[in-house]
Amino acid sequence: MEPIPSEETGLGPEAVEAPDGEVLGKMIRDARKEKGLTLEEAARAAAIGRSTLSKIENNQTRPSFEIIRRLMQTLELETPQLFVQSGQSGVTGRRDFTRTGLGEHKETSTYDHELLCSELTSKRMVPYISTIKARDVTEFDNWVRHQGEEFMFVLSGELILYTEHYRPLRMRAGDSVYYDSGMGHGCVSVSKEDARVLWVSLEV
Amino acid sequence: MEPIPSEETGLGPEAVEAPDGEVLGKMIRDARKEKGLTLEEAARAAAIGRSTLSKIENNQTRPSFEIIRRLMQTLELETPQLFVQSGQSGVTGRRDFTRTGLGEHKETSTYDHELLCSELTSKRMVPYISTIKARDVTEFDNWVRHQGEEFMFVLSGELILYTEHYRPLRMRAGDSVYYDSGMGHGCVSVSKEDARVLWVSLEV
DNA sequence: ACGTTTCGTCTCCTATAGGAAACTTTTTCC
DNA sequence: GGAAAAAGTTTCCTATAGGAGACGAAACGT
Repeated sequence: MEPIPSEETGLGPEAVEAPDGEVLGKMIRDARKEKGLTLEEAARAAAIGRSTLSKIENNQTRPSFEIIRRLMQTLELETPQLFVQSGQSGVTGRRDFTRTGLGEHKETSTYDHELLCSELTSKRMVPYISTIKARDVTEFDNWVRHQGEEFMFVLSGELILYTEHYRPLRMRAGDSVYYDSGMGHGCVSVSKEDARVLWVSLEV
Repeated sequence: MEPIPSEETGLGPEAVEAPDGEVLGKMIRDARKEKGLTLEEAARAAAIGRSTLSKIENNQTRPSFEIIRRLMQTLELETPQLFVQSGQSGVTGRRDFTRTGLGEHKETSTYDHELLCSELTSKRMVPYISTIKARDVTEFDNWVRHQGEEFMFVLSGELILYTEHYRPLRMRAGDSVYYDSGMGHGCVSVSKEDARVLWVSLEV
């Protein structure tokens, strides 16, 4: 635990991005150990050579994306886990007392995510606010899915939450849902304005 | 818990996983176009060769993870966008899909808690809204403390969050904090009105 | 139409990723 | 403790990733 340098900021910048070689290697090794696999077993499962895996874990190579992809599948390391990592600033210690507004901001065509904390490695939950852009489309073709649980709270606007196993749910400011995020889900704003949603996500 | 009758979606199952080369290339090209960048510009920004980028987009190579990583940053293609892609089904899992408003209500002299889900056994996180009553007292003597992590988001009002290891933090609507709830903590409303706070708590 | 520029592809070469197997280290079991 | 087995590392070689620049193809202006 570490004191807040200043009420304002004090917390270094940090991005949600893919890890560099060193971090990547550690993560993969950890994930493999976690599953109790040997190099041999893991490599075989991922259809790669065990020497390759060794090198990756020890950061002695610059693996191809494809190789990493296979490892991710094998080790069930998925997106958030693998990619939600502090990028720069050797932020070592845990800093579990962070204030909002420092988070990364990233945008897709439909969503606009703002992370509500500055460092994720020491945290088990991931809080963020999404702005769901108002669209005409009510079409839906791209489920979001990630192992774990998720809590969602509508801050403003009005939207429809589509899920794989339940009927669409219309939600307004103040409404909330809790669901298994392994189930496909996704939102569409149905008001003129964009909808703002607070999510807290928990990896399995 | 209100199990909502499932409805046929007709949409294929899909998992969160890294895209294969072909999809990857398309995504990258789309992202680049989206930003209105030429190969030259994008490649330079990502510090890679433009021929390399061309090959990646056309799936004529098996790029290294590092290269993809740089492109992700440059094109602001991050996790969700890049990795949410079709794959196999992850059928399993609980279907805890509950809507708010069913929760219980409990009141103390300072707080007034409303649980945001109706059933807790199948959930690892506990979401609830607290109304923190406006008081004159700014004094603080008994910390709240419970093993785990906690996320807090101020919905309205203004308050001061006292913690054992950090200096008091003044918070307004829209502010949030994430902290180790094993550390003593507690809130005091400092506005005339009551403050409303959304908490998501995770037991260890 | 013709040069000129600008964007994307292709060619070529070098550095290196990835795998097989040799080698080393660690663990297990007498 | 020592032999055998298992886990991990390093070596070595080949296929190829990645970049520089050549080439091609549109999109300008004159």
